[in-house]
Amino acid sequence: MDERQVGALRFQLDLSQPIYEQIVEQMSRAILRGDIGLGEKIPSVRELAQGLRVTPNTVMHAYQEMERQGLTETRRGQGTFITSSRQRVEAFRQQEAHRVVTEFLAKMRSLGFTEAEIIEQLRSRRQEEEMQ
Amino acid sequence: MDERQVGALRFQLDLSQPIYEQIVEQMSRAILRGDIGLGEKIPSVRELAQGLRVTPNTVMHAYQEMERQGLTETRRGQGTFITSSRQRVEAFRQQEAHRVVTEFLAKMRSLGFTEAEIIEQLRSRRQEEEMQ
DNA sequence: TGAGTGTATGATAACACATAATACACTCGC
DNA sequence: GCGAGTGTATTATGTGTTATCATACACTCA
Repeated sequence: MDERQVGALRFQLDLSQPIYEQIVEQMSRAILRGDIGLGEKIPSVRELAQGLRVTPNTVMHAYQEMERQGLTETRRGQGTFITSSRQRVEAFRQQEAHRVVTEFLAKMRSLGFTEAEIIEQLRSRRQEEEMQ
Repeated sequence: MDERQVGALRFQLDLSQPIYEQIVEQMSRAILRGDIGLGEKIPSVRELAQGLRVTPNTVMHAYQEMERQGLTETRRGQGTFITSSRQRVEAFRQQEAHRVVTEFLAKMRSLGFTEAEIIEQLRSRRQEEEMQ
């Protein structure tokens, strides 16, 4: 759980997953939570790389992935910015939800659970967690 | 979608994922569905390797993983067998379900969905699919 | 004993990921 | 225009995972 702060952003990196994917995921979350406002500039490739003690190439990889998903816009010579389109962010959120739900349903079905049982699993899980 | 039949088992292998993981997953599913009975012998390492046109090492990797999960028992010189304990199979199913649900909830929460919204997503998805 | 099992090892290759170093192109304020 | 700060590209190197190929060993059973 190596935790590092860069500007207003906090990152937790580990070795369980590619670093560039962790950057994308945690940055996306920050955008969805509103920790970074629409149209705001995010740290430069070199700045974030230094802050995370990681190669600029790795940050670049993450930034290109975010742009591909429509979350950011890069302006050569100026920097990388969160998209100023609220619709794009919402589209991303819906698209991700769709993907996650599809994956989840496929896995649960292959384990032999019916729709009703799947929802029941979720309900009982919620109760378990409320116990604590 | 390279589909291959080995004895009573059907496998679909692709390059999107490690082969040994695909073998574990599809064999597990076959056990859960009851396509292979408890205590039954499964193809030998070499036999399955030949059937799937894959290296024996790869099949070995898959078989060792299944044994680690308590799904199979291997008897040196005799072969690999599905566990004859119904409880072990059920334990595996529950454990997998727990893991899948946990992962799913974490992802959906990180996308900013509440419990109610998550269940709503599942319901609306079911309706979408019934349309077809 | 021999055929069929699981198991182990070493060499090789391909690929993804990350690092390091360097260079180029663009933008903006001075 | 210059220089600092941007994104971007390239090359080389290293590491780990996955898979292949070949070979060998250990065990079981008819």
